[in-house]
Amino acid sequence: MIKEKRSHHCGELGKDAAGATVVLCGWVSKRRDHGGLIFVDLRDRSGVVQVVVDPDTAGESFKVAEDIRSEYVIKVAGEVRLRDEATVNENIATGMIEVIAHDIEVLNGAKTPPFYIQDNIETDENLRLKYRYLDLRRPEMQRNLILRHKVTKLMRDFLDAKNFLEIETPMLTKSTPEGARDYLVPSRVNPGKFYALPQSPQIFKQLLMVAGMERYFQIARCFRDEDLRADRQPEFTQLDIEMSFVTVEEILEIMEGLVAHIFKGALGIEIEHPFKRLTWNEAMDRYGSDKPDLRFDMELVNMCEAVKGSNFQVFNNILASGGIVKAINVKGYAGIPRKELDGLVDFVAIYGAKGLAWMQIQEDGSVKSPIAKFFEAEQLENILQAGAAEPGDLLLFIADKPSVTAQALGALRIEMAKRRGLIDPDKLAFAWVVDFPMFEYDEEDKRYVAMHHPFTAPRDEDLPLLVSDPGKVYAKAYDMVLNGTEIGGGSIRIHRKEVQKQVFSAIGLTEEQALEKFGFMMNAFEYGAPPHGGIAFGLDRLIMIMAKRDSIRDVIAFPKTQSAACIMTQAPNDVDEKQLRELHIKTSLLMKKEN
RNA sequence: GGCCUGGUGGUUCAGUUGGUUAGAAUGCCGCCCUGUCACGGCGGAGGUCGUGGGUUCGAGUCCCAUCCAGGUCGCCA
Repeated sequence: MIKEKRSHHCGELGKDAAGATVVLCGWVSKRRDHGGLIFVDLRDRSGVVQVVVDPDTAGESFKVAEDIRSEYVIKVAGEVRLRDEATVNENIATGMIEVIAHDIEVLNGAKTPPFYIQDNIETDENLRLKYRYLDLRRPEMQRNLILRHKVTKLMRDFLDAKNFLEIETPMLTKSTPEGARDYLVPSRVNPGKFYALPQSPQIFKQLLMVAGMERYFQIARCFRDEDLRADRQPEFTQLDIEMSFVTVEEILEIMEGLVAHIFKGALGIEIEHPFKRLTWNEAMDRYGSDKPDLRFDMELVNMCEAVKGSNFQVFNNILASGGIVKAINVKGYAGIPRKELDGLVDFVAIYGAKGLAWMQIQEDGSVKSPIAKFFEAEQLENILQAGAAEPGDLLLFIADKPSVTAQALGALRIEMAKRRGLIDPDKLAFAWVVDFPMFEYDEEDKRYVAMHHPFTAPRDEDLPLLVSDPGKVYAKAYDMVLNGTEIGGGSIRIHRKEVQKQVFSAIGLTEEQALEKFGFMMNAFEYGAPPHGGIAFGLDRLIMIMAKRDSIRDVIAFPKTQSAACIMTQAPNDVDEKQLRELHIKTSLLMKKEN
């Protein structure tokens, strides 16, 4: 047994440690047994160091080293030695030194792990999640969680320095089925009643403003019972912020400072700000998205004028029925294979586009296109000019109702940029999208719904329209966008009861319903609610981008699968009937069993 | 809920128009090896082909159903 305490971490040993006596603890990353000499790569959170086990110096411990295997937990006492020039390993940070073992103690054995504990493994994610504690032992996963820690620390430091208070809000709260589905929690002491887990601390943070806290933040867990995606988990974390007596400008400015502070502190990257600002209308018009990826151009071009009056009935009919024709210019890709073009038709169909038209501009300037014959020479010229198309370019057209055109062509823009290698993975393109519409019309429910949430303040100049024409009202809402991902969103909130009532009414809530759901909030507005506004950042998404990962699962310690399950713990699971009885719950599955 | 991709030794994959004993790499186990760091050499073990049906003389391969994982559309105030 080694009596001395752990003295160093593996990865921190450098040249200056040469000659030092050290005690290390960690996991066996690799053992190379040469018969009379054994090398052990010892790994802890800080990194890896080579331990040399020589019978001359290790004595009895040589036998111990012969039996250790991958992922055994061991303690090593020994001496740090500079390596001979010939045996330096350039590939690891501690490669210029090694530890000559004097004593080795096995703290715990380990079964052979189901996958390699190293970076860049190609293993089924199912398996990684089942053995998440092993997956998290891999250096890249440790780096991701360390980065996450650093970022939240930087957030706290920055906000603390700006006089924000970190305040916790309840996890057991009130269900307000507007927006996403709630996770419900049955109440044992209130039979038949349920709490909801918060979709966000929205209402509480506003009440904290009424309470005079002035500046609040929280790194808050949020829950939404909706289908999952690569960037969506049923529980996720947001940096939630709210401030009193602020304008949109002030909020955007402080948040730019926050983001710059984080990138500088965690990655050493200087972020230029203020960020580019686009109105929602502009973003939709130029990029077909409210979260445009500005790392490349390929903007959407409105072709309505240029194609007007042609013999192409498809375009004419769409224009006549209120639709629009737009195009993107994929520079230098006139040579696209026919098969790929056909594939693009299927691609845009996913977004509801009924078709895709194209023009390949040949090197001699002529246009190769199935629809070219419907246009006069002059019209063709106008189209090419509108699209700034030169020989070698490819124009892709979508004609549909405005929403479908934007969505399909916006998605196509990103897809073509990926295929053409136009996206610089090292670039960070920040932007604000501002002036969102207040409402969007829900065709299914035949009513307006809040685009952001119903506590968002309308622009002052649009207040008169709130009752008469809600569809034309714009909001004091803003999203922070990074590389085509919405990483944060917020708004100035309503702080007057009358305006709040009008918004509830616009989204079809009766006065009774509004009172029942949000009465406590409207009451609060009557007791001196200050003007306020705020924002929430999706922490997982932000870290994902900073860590250059494609899925937020890689920056969450214990994420859930696409079916919202935890493979490791087997949650969600069946519960005892006794538990259900105590909660006054009878499931339909249980009732089936009884019948 | 829809569409797409995948599921074959521990792991990553290959597997022909359906046809002998389902292969490879790596890992694992044993023996040998004192300067390796993807150590090397020799030998060995290891497979309900996701699950359940069906077609067939015969199914990893074809059909149906179903489960799991991933991507995506809808959904996500």
